[in-house]
Amino acid sequence: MSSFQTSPGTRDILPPHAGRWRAMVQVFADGVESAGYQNIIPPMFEDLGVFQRLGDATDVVTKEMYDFTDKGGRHIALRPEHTASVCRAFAQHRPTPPWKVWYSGPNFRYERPQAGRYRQFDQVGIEVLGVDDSQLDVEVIALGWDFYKAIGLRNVSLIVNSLGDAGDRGRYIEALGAYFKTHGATLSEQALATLERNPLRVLDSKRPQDAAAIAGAPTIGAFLSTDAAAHFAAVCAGLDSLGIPYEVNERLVRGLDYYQRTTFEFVSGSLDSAQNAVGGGGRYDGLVEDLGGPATPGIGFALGVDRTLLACDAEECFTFGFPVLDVFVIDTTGGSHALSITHQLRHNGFSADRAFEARSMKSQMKSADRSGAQVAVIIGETEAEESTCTVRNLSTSEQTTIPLTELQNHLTTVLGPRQPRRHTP
RNA sequence: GUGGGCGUAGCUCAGUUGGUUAGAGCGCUAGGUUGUGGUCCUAGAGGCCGGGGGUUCGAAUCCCCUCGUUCACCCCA
Repeated sequence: MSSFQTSPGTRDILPPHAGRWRAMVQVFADGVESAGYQNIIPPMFEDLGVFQRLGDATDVVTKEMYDFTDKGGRHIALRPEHTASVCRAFAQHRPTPPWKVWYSGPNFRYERPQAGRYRQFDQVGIEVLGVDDSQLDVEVIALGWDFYKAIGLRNVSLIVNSLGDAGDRGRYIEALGAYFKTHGATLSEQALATLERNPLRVLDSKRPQDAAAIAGAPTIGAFLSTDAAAHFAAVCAGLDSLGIPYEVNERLVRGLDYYQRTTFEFVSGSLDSAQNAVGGGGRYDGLVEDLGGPATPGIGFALGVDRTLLACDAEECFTFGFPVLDVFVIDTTGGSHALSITHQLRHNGFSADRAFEARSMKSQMKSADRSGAQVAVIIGETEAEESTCTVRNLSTSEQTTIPLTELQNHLTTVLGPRQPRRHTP
């Protein structure tokens, strides 16, 4: 047992898992960049105030913020999500709308760790600022949907809802509060406490005790303004036209208070745990203004990388092979030949590795086997004296001895051509 | 923040009503094979039995505290 280990809710992503992780982010990046989104890398911490705009009735703000005072006396918080930072960046730099960006990186929330829930967790996501068109809502949802398809997940369902405009939302919350106050007798203590802070959130309760009261609660649909209802209908029609299956759930409220109009969530049916939402998002038309920018509509989503990988484990998809190495160089004469040959091979575009510490032939062969290399290049006493090398195919065990000067050509024949490595893009 | 489960080798786990020097499999290293991997055989390395305190002649084992971990509530990705 070592003296130090990772802090609660954090972990090391070790190889080979980290390679799979990076591959998943790459699939996401390829998908959204082909739709015109460009990468943004906001800082991992900001002034606490940036995140307080997420709503003071959200737990993310009131009890999960990873905040501290820095040496300059600033009240700083590690970001709990990316959306607020992206909106702050928009308000600060005023890029020309529409601004379509994507991101990937860690977020921090001080919570008790649980299945699929960490204090440092990674998300990938997109945000679009400056466009009010319902067709954009469809595009955004479709890009999330396509990502899950691209990595091979089959058991993901899409849930959509509309929370209406700010006014609709306010009237609905009022009606909801009034309803729960008259039906409060059956509600749990926790739900009653939630009711005080934000009646919407009561709909999220998973306690069986609350189910009856929630089932009878008024739904948002009747409170939508004509505009909001038309917007939502257009979004649903757009999804239909693209053949993306979805389910309208008027109980879907989501946790951040800034959402208006379209909201959606991707739920994995393959995750047994309580945390089965692998992604979610929606419109947040007032957020940029709250952060001191011009009134700007916005929409986006964030997908949990950790949870998505858990879902992939459950569905046995997006597995990965060992990284394949072209050549493993074995040198039983002390290692200097391995040093120069691997150097040369790498410069010519072959991937190559070797063993160190002058191990035995047998030991080096084992390392070659474990490395996944396709061929072993062997330099023993005989080869060293004759300036030759033995090339062994590690899957067929066939081997031939050739002059060292022929090595590049031989490998090109056996493995195919490689591009010499360049140092500039 | 609240509640339940679990902490023994790098990993997965045995360890009887408390009883001598704490085990297995996998992995790792070396040898069997004086230049050749994936199978097989042999050997070796590797443990403050999470930490602290207590009960006892004696604790991995029983009790208390603590830390970690895990699941759930809460909430969320």
